[in-house]
Amino acid sequence: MTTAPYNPAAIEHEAQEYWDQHRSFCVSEDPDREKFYCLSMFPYPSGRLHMGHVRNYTIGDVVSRYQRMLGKNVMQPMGWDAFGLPAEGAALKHGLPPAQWTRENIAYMRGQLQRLGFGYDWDRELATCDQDYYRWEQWFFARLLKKGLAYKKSAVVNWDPVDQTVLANEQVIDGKGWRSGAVVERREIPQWFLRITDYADELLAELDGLEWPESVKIMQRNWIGRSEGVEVDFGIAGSDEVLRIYTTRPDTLLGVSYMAVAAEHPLAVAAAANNPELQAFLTECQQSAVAEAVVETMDKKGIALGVNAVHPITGAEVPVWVANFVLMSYGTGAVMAVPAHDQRDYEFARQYGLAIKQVIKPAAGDDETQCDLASAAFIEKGVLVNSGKYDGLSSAAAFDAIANDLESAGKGSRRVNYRLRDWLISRQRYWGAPIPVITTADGELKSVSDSELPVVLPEDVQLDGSGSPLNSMPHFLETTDPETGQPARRETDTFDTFMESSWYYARFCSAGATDAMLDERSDYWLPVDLYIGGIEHAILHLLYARFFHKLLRDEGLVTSDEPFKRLLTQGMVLKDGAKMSKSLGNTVDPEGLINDYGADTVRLFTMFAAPPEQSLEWSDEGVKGAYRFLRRLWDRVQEHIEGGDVVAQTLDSAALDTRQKEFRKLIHDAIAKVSDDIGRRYTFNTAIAAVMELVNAVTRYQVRDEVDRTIVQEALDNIVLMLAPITPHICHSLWRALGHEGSLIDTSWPHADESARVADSVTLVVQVNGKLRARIDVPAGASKEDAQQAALADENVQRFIDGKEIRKVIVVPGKLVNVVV
RNA sequence: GCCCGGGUGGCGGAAUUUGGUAGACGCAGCGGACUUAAAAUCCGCCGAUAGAGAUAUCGUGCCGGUUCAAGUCCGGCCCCGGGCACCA
Repeated sequence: MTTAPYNPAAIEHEAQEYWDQHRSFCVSEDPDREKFYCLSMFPYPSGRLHMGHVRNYTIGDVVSRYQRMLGKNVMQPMGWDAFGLPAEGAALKHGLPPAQWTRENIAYMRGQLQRLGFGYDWDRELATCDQDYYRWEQWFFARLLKKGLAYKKSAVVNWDPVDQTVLANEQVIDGKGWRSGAVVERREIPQWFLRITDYADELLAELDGLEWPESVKIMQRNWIGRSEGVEVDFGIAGSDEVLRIYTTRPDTLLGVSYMAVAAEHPLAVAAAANNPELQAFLTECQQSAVAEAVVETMDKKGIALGVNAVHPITGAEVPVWVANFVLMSYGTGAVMAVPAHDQRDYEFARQYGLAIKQVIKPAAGDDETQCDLASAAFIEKGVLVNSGKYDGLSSAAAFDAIANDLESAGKGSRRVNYRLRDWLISRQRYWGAPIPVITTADGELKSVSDSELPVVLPEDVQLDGSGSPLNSMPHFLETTDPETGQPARRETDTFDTFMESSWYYARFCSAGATDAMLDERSDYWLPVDLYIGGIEHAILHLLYARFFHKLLRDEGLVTSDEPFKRLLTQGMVLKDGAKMSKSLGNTVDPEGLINDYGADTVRLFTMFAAPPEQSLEWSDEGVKGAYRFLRRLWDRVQEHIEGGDVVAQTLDSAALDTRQKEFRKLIHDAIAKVSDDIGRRYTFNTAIAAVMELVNAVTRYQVRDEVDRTIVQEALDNIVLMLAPITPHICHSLWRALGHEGSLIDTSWPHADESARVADSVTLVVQVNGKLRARIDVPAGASKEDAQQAALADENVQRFIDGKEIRKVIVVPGKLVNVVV
């Protein structure tokens, strides 16, 4: 038995050694036990863990260990999102190949995770830059290509002429490349896409069944952006061509006073052929920035094409304009303009002196003052006017009437449109998974056959900062077409790294499978029961992964529809009110804290400082407080065991005195609360607060006899069990110290003894006119009448009701009495 | 502009489910015990105002409402954080 002071370094090492030797976290499929797959978003191996990682992974570990104590078969894996841009930057800076830099970082960060004591099944570890991983992504891509779900087409992208690569929108700052500083060009380059839009409806519909934060679901709904409208064919005067537009407001069709098309629209391009002024305008539009925030503030500009469109219903002619606000990539790249009922059309019409014709008025009963076309468009729905036979119809009725008429006249059809675009998955980057395609001598694209996979990314490279080195590596580039034996050339683009992170959760389940991407083991574990990660992935990663899961399902590789049943998005870690970041210089290094206080203190503080979904304000003093608490707990246990072994005895609850019963009630109330907080609410901060209260109660409790010692033992045993998921190392040690033979990791979560929670008497709050005036103790089962009587008898209550008429008395049994006078 | 969150002590935060004791727990601070001293530890105080105290009045961003009772529900505003951003 030890009386040593709390020494985190020693006990943490010992506990980790124990779990390691007993392979405590290595799991396999067991159909007889309920499974629980707990996953935290895997990290990019940037070099060192930051506090955001610690928070994320502690949450996952707490839930995993708790679920394990409930008897579930818990799988918690860890891996590395290892491809990506930063490795190329670091490689340039340090003169190391990206592969080497990445693998060294992985080794270091793995050690950091291990020191934090996370219960990962390291046998399942994977890095996305491993051939064994990305070969299956290549294999799967070939299936998608065959199905037409992957395709190549030209797309306008941000091109950095110095770095010779495509840039993501986020990498373009003030129109310049983030690294080269060169003015970014808009270039049309052939790119690879996945047809995520084919799944738009399903991605939207299945959000409803997910146990995700409502805010994330809303963000995804908005991103997918489904709208119901009508495609309408306008005629072109003096031609038999048509101008097809998309509108969500066919009820305003009779208010059209001009048309607007995108700069890339064929009609604009044709009209510009012999019109230099128009040509100049189109060029200007095409060169203007793609950055979104700029677009909003941009002036609405346009120029008339000198072409008229013919209205499908009235036959009237309206001018066609090209306008810089019309997007070629949405709808048909052309819109009908109804200035009276669309604010953007209104502003454009005002600027260029185009007609504004009202066709909607506020419905009867609505506020008519909101419709003032002298100052703004009236964009609400209402009742049709100036629309011939449609006059008097509501907007909704007119939608149907006009859509029906257009359909039967062959001049339009109902159509659903999405804001969502197909996913551009190719990058002109070196450090990524090669896209497994070859181009044959006669220009045909062929996917690399399964037997030739993987297409291995050469790792022994020195980067010089000018584009992908793959372009200058003949042994990579040059290949032969296996069908013809003719020379062929490899695709040098690599996959967007979001591809790898879209299916890693599934591969963890089939870890090590050598002859399949996924095997039947994945069906046992999937879907992920709880997925934990940052809110910044609310759209991209979480939408791509959902999409990929459906692709896997449709290929027969998984049977579920959705990958992540429940999602917990953890908040940011802040210091001095700002997000911790290198650029602000306000970071806290987890490793230093582990050295100073131990992993348990770091884990405890991050769980205690705030509920997981909220941002967490870092406090060095708070960390010390967490450390003090653990030391206090350690001391309580030492004091207790110095009193010698507790003679095992069953407590005869009838023989306990009031003080003992009240203390036992505290123990079992705490168990009930902590179980609910960790298991259902995920409010670890309040769970810890409840345990702290119980420790304080142990401190105050005077031990007078062996019965008291038995109760204190019960309290300490339960405190250790309840803290085990959060601070597993100290608990591992204390569990032994408290005299238990087995190891804590294999011990079950405690059950609250309901009989111990029944109180003999309860304290009622007494209010007079809703104001607190007294507290009274009444027997637990007291009737309403008795409670009322006792309340009215109270001295202070008497003062407030004296001389007044009692109008009503409300009694909430076990809680309060309110006297209304 | 549109869509989400959120405003509670000096600070982080609690008050869950179904409206029922506002400020749990911790940090910081103050006072005391122990100590030659410091650290550590232990005990006490800790929203504002008045009072020696018991206690009273006010108090959860602002204004109004519902209710015996509102941090919690309803209506209107203000401020902060995040997301989307010409989507026809």
